[in-house]
Amino acid sequence: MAEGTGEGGDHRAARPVMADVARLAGVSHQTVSRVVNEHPYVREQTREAVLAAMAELGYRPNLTARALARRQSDTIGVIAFDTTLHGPASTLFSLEQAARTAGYEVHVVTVPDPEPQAFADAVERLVAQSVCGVVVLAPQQAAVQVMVGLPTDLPAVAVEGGAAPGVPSVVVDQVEGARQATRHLVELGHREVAHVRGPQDWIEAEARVDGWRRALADAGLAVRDPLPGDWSARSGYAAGQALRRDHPEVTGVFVANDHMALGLLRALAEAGVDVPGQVSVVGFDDIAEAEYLHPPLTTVHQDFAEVGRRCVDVLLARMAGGTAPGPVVVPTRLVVRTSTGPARG
Amino acid sequence: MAEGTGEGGDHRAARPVMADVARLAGVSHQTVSRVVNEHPYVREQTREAVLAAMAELGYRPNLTARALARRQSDTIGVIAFDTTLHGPASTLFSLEQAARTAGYEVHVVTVPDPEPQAFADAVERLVAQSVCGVVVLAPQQAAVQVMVGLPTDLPAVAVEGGAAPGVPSVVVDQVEGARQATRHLVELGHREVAHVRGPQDWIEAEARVDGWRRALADAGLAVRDPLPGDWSARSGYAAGQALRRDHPEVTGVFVANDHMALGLLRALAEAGVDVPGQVSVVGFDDIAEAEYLHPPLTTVHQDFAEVGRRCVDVLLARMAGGTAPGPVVVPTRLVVRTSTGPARG
DNA sequence: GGTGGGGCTGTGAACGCTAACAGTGAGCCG
DNA sequence: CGGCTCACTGTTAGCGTTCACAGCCCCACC
Repeated sequence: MAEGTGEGGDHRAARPVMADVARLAGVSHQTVSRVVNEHPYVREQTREAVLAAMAELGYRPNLTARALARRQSDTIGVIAFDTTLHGPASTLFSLEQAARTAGYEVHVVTVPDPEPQAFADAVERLVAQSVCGVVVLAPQQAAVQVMVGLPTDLPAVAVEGGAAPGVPSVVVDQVEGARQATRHLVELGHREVAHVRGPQDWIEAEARVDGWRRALADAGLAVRDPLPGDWSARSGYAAGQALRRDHPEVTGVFVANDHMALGLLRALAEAGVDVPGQVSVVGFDDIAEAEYLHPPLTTVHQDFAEVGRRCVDVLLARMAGGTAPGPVVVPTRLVVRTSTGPARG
Repeated sequence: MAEGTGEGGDHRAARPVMADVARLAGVSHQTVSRVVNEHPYVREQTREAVLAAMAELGYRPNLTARALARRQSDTIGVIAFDTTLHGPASTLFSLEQAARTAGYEVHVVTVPDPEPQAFADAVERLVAQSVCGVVVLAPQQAAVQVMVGLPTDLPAVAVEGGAAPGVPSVVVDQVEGARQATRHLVELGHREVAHVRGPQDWIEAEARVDGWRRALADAGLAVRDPLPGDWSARSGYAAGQALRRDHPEVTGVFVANDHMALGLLRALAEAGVDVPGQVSVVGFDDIAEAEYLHPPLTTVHQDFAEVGRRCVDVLLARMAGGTAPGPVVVPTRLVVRTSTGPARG
């Protein structure tokens, strides 16, 4: 009876649903569901009939209906701040790929201002979408408060930010990276090593300051106040000018990211300062352009692709009921190019 | 019979649903729905009672259920290629903000390889999510084929790519931008103007080649073969070396993006070529760092934020049933800095 | 040859919402 | 004063899945 009825209209532009497949295969919709979800207890012969029917109709399950019935979608929510920045953009990119490979969709919500309220709204929106987990890709202090306020039954993972109690995290080892960079300068003989830091409420900026301080302390060197910066080349340029004007004794600079280093390099060049002859410069990030700056920039490489992948790993483990392991730490790697050289004297 | 049963447990950690609000407010769930959706024909007094009940329970509508009932979610799907690149990242960022302001969520699917099949899969996944519209943010030729194969009832808009028949598009005026850049060089007296192009199958790369050609033709100058590039600083560096080696007569170079220009600048510096003294260089994109390159780069500014916003505008108009207007063209703006100067002679 | 238990399948009822339709009063007109 | 409209509200039936619960059949077992 399946042949003539039902589709009588002949104008089937609409997507076929489970019931259509069931009718064609001569089984119940539930059996189709079982085949789709790879439940055991489906006879091989039946399975093939259903598969054939699905193929013939071009059936694709309606994920919305599935999400409603399951009360959960196979979607990972991501709360991010500025996805234009190198780190977040790269992380997000690899995270999305890893998530898809694991069978999940990714839903990104960007937060224009790093205010707790804005983050809370973002969480609400993701929850309303029935996401099965959340990745908070917001590197500010403000984001940490949100993590603790997260629904406890919602698996979450913090990235590139501070770890909230009970929330697993994936981070690049900022402190160690900053130490590597600073130690490199110290080992080249630099005694006056300045730092151009990132914005105040960024956790990573703080960690890099910390690593720089520790490396100097380890070497018994004086720690000066870091110069302010906001990640932009412009602020690095300003820092470079300030450095020449106010701290001519400095021969080594650890800059908290490559873009600022780029600006600083420019300011030094304008001031007629030779790099690395008079001043050595180390950056952080290892952006693709670092190798082609003037001079090629010594910097600390961050493996954002790895961060994105580990994120998904951790979240999936959490969703499977695993307890939060200690923070997953992705190591950094110092890439020595020619913006650093031995201190004169 | 509804009062005693059901919630007896007292342990309501679960999210309240429409029926809970209805019960508390003493109305039917449908009235709650009307209030949520701002239908007319709800008495002000009733409205307030419902609103109060919603606030008390902390009710938030389940978007999945809504999507299922409406057979459409308030979600815009975005198919993108490499969201790490400056253009796509910036566009995506502003697009997301604009979409949220308009009450829409954004669902991004990145496509690792620019193959038609991969694009088609991405479309399938978005359709399975019942997205209400699709933005194709893929600048390759391969993406165009996908546009034509899109379900006709699914509003779509192409960005930064080629326009498929019937699909509205938002584009930056690449040809005009390239002309501005090239004309600028010509007006400075350069007669031998080279071009470092972007990858072969990128529509924008082709358009920039085109603009460069036209400007040269307009000026009655010879058109040489463009040098190959892949957007990366590395390829720009290689192009710079090739230029010195094979085309020493060239005094003006229009490079298809700023990152390649950065590499090219580096190659010229290494070869002892003064910019702009001996060679003038113009880039494209106006990345934040352009102003701080060595020397500050003359380039063509693209307003990606505007592109993202217009995208949402066009898609919303399309969803409202509007016909596709001609392509929305966002103008470029030449930003003259110091990497360009008068030709000697 | 009843009985029990797997393998396999079907039936209803959710999931939380919207759409369509059917009321219900009040006000107005002829 | 019957009937009409208009403002407002409730009832019912989906949307396309999954879940819980039966069933059925067949084979092994006593």
